[in-house]
Amino acid sequence: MSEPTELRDPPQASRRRKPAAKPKGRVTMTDIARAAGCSQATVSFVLNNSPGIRLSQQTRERVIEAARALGYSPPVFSALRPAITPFEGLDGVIGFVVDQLATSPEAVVAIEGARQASWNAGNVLLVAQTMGDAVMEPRAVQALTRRGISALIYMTIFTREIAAPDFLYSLEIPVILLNCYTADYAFPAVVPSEIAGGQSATRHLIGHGHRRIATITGEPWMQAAQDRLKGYRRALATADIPFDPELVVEGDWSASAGYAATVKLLGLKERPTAIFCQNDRTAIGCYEALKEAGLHIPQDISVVGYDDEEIARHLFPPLTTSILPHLAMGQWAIEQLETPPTPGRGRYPITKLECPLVERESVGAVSTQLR
Amino acid sequence: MSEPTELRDPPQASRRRKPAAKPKGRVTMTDIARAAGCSQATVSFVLNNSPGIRLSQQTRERVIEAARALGYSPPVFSALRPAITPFEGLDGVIGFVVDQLATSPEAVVAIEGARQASWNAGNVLLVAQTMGDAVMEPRAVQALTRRGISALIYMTIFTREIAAPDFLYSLEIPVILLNCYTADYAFPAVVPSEIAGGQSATRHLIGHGHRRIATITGEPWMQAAQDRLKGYRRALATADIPFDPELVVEGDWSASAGYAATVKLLGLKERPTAIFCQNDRTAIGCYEALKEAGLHIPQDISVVGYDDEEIARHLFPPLTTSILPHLAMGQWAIEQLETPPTPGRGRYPITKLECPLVERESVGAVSTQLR
DNA sequence: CATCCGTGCTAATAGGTATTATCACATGCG
DNA sequence: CGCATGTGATAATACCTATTAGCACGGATG
Repeated sequence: MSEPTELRDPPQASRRRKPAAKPKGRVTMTDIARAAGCSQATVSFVLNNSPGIRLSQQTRERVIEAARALGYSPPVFSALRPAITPFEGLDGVIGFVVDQLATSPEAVVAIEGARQASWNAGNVLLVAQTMGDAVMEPRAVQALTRRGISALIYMTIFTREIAAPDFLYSLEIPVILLNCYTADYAFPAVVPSEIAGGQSATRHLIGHGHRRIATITGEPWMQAAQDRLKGYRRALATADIPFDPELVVEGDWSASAGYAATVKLLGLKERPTAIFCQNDRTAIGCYEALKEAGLHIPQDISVVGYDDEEIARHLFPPLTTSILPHLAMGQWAIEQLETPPTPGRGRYPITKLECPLVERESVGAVSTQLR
Repeated sequence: MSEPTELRDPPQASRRRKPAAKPKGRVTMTDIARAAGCSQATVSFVLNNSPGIRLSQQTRERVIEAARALGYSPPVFSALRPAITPFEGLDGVIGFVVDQLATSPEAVVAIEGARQASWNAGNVLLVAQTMGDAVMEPRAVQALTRRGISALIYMTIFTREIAAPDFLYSLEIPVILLNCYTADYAFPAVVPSEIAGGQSATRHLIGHGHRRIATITGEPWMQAAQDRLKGYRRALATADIPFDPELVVEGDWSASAGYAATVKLLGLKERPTAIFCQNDRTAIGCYEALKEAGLHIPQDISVVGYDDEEIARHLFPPLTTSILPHLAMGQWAIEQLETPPTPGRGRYPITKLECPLVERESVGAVSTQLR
């Protein structure tokens, strides 16, 4: 039994195991054990909650403490694997993290876009919610990254600039931002072109002969509200129509605010001939107020909305509105992954996708009215 | 250098490596190597696509072939971990698989319910879609199970009996069926109580004095349509109202079918005083036809819907309808995971959750009409 | 006082994967 | 022919984690 050892001796001469400290990247159970002053086995027991093992609460806590402090994570072998391995069933999994899923349909639409785009390549999409919770968000992301995903799409339900959580920067996979962006342009990002959307909605009204066009805004601190208003002003300026502050009423995206704002607008000595409601809910309230005032849409007054919510097509008359391009945004995000294999993480411009106007029957020519 | 060896000798005496065949459950790289006629190292190189390693295409293929044949999957340490570990970031991850996410809001609502219930325990929900695709479904499920989830919720968008995919049976984690069930009752399952829902909707109309109550069904092959109709008949029977086949018109869940069916009902020599539309879309068409006929809701005729879609509250008048309990179903599913730790996979009864009626303004007393 | 446990942990080891240092073997070259 | 050289694998080993078999020790017991 001793001869075989000899056989391997010459190669062993060149071996130099563990030259000194081993500042390896990963934190191992042994590290935790050292920090907690116990054995690796104990660490294993604690972290796995192994049944039938009795440990003092004290020790458990010390281990967990140390594990947290050192940032232990269990080994995952596939973390860095490319999206498509030659191995069926190990295909790429793309993580999709969103703050809220249920509050509005946009998230689902974006996911659907991403799914469609992923489908061809055989990639699977895993969706996690963070609820904007500072505790749960890292957990949700870790639940994905630890399990080995090949890319991460990070979406917010409201369009806005975000301070990207630190962990986004330390991921070693491509990250795409959807409906949000960071100030440092560190990630590819895509958002709706709200300015262009507000502009084309307004231009649509101008094209129908309207000159006195009111708008009911959303909550002014929201990016979308600011941009849609900006687009409104831009369209007016382009058509050489002077901006009249009286025609801008602040709403809060709600139907009741839309109602109130419309009542206010109708009280003006010179009434608008068209109202650009900056979202569809506002338009619902607006419809209500107009009907109460005995005005007919679109004969007496025209209305456009924004967002193309399900209800827009069921209003009477069906509402002309702008489609949020979340489907396209989801597709775009996946396409980004397919084209360049993460080109040295430089600065990425923010991509904006158009909000196409869908014409229904709430806009009429101004001809029938006094011009 | 030789003394230390001595130090370890006594324990070594007790070593008996690989006593014989080791039919362990998992397929290891060594198994693949044996099958492919190469070394474990080569297998590792191939499966990891290690850069800087040159291997013949032939060998690569042989390895992949063998790996597929044996059903290799990379090691995952957390696969059997309990839902709640003491370790932040290692918390339980619950998989939620649904065939379709975007087509209707129910899936999102159920996910929301599951999320709420998971949240307290700090569990993360990962959602995957299958699109009912026989190829993608296993992949989607594997994307979850391979990565170590502590439970799986399997949902279908339509309530129905399913032939559970084989892989559901071979999972070693709890599986809950949501909005579907298997004939063998192998998994805990929860569905809406559509019969009770149809019954209480009808009873609601009866309670308002209606005796001549029509119903417009959904597509008759769907379980939900059959059950809602069953509930309708049961309510009539309970109130000793004879069932009149003339008052049952087949629809297909669509508004246009609702419109056509209503027209047909209005053509009856003895008109119904109330219509139970078996979903809200049908009710939309129904409203349309009634208004065209000059009838007022609820003065002249009452209408109830089903599903409580968003639009129901925006109709005029707002529609009385039944709420699908998907939120509760999602919560229920999670609660099942928390209570019994998989009690020996026996036969589970199908749990049915109530569809509560939400009363709005589309139902009136029959008093004003000829009785 | 010796014994006998339960308790709380650890040593040792089994069983996996990743990686490094070679190695056998054609193949071309002088 | 003798030798470098590139190619396609492998052996041996480094490093992980999980698990089994005890070990030390304090307190109850006889």
